[in-house]
Amino acid sequence: VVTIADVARQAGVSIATVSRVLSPAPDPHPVKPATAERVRAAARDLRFEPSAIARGLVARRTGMLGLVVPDLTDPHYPQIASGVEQAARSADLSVLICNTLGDTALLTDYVRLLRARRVDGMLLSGGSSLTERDLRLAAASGVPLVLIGRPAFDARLPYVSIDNVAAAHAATQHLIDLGRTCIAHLAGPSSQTTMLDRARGYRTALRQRGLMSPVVIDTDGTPEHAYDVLRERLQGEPPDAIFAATDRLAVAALAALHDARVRVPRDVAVIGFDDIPLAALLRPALASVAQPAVELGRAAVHMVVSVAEGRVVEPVVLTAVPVIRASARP
Amino acid sequence: VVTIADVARQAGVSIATVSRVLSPAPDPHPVKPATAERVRAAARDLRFEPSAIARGLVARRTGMLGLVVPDLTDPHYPQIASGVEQAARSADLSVLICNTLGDTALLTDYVRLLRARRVDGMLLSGGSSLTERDLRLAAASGVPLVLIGRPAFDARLPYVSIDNVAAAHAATQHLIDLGRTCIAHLAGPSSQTTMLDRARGYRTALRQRGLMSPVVIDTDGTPEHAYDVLRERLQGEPPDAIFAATDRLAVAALAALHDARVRVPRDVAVIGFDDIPLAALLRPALASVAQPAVELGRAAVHMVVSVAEGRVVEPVVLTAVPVIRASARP
DNA sequence: CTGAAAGCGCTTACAG
DNA sequence: CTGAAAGCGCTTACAG
Repeated sequence: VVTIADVARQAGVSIATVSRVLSPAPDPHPVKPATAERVRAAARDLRFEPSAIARGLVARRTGMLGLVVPDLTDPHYPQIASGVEQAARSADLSVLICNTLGDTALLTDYVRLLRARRVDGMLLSGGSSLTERDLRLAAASGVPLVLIGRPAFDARLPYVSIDNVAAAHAATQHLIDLGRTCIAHLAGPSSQTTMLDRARGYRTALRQRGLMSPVVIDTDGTPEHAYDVLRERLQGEPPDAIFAATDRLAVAALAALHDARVRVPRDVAVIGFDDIPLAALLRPALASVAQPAVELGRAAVHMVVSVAEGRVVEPVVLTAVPVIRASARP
Repeated sequence: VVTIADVARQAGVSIATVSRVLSPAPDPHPVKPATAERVRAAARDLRFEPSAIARGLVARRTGMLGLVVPDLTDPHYPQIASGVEQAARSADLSVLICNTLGDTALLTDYVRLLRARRVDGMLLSGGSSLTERDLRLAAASGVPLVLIGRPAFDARLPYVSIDNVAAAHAATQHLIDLGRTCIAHLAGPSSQTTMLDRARGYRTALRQRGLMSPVVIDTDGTPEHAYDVLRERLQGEPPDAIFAATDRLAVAALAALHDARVRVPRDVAVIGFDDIPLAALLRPALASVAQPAVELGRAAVHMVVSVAEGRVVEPVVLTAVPVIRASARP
């Protein structure tokens, strides 16, 4: 590959001059226009592309961010990743993707890796399923860290999240407003704060109403498990509404209800969470709480950049709103 | 951050010795065990992590791969990304993700970026929607390049793909075997070879049968458009089977059929392509052609590494098989 | 077995 | 305005 020395030679100048012409320094160093033009011509000629890694070495910043996701095939994370990627691009940052597959050992490896690669920051999504030890380890790496989704512990880590309690409350409230009297919550694993928050919002909404007692159906978060649990449950008296903690669970619920010959929304209204791209295409179309994925990504990127610059940042909490579709209409 | 010099100082040796102890050279340089131990202790003490970027500078390889995807929120690409990431990790490579959103200008930017970052290779997925010019541009960057999915042109670029023609043929054949006599193809945009290949497999299967004439329903690839087109179509006499070029189109088809009060699979059998994670959870469960995403990723990574090492590689074509579920059962 | 030195490809004071 | 030189953090011949 062609280096700055090649360009310097061809333009008949020193490498310092080449650097000055080609590098957009904040305080632009004066260069004679004619010289600059010669340099630019040579660079163009040689198809010279300055090495970002050599630059990174001297600048002590790489312009790279590490994004840790548990599972890219869970439709929620591509939404996040998409938002992060978009925000990163407009901030001239690149995103290194790390798929932990829920494996703590992999997380450890990735944290080490990102540290070795000297990324400017680390974005940890799905962090609510991690143990406190995992989070401490990630934080102890010294790499600027921002969590996407509320942390499980008060680890004093900056995070960006939606208000899961409020959003779950709103979703449940909608079912109440529909006149439903037995509203169940299809819950995700209680090891995740996100899921606990959603369950809490659900409970709070019911309590304020004072009429019905909460019916929480626990799952491990996978649609398969949710389907089985729900099928079992539907042997008895079904609820007349279900608030699912994620759309994956909601889709499983729609399947279970369908297979049990229970009609949605007539017999049971259903609302999910995440508003995955396919939600609107399901039949009945799935009502769901939409997370502002792009906003989350943007906020996370800005925050981690701030942290990297040594500033103290406050957590950011965005609001998520229910999108009502056929599955939760009168 | 702590550097090799810090470790050397603390261990009372030169940085060369530290490097020899800590760097897994293929031809291990002899170091006195006691010295090595001192170095290791110092490194541990200081929590030293060698800079991958400094290493990269001297090794002239970064251990990074660029993965270009058109759209992460299309469920197909996370499957690919997942496979690539997994394969990359076992090869000790990191993946830089680039989301082009179907924008050629962004592609150009990303190619430049990946070149500047001196990635060891570039994986281009969704390339069948690119113009010949786009591909040439990417190839001309000089970065080792492998396409995921068959290229639109004979650009002599290595690629890994499934056999779309054969897979589409198999899917169509299944519908024929079901005894369906009017099988339509819900096609993706003809600007993508992938889509053309699937249409071709469909046509071939019908032709071999000799009975029915092909019915191709064109779409721009988005489920929204597919839904509209199909609703329109369903005003008239519906086909009795639909082979959709992607699962997103198939999901749109299920919705359109549902809304037109056409029953699946009784009146119309449906089979899609990609086997997205949610396919099995739809009702009726969506039959679909499953792509070996992990294998595709693995093959792509191995190939691009070979290319980077200067070897000539042959294209790899994997087979994809239909997974039959309720939507395409008798 | 160990170290001094050159070099990977850049940027940026420091002189001129 | 331009260049020689130091330095970013490593690895690796080259001497000893």
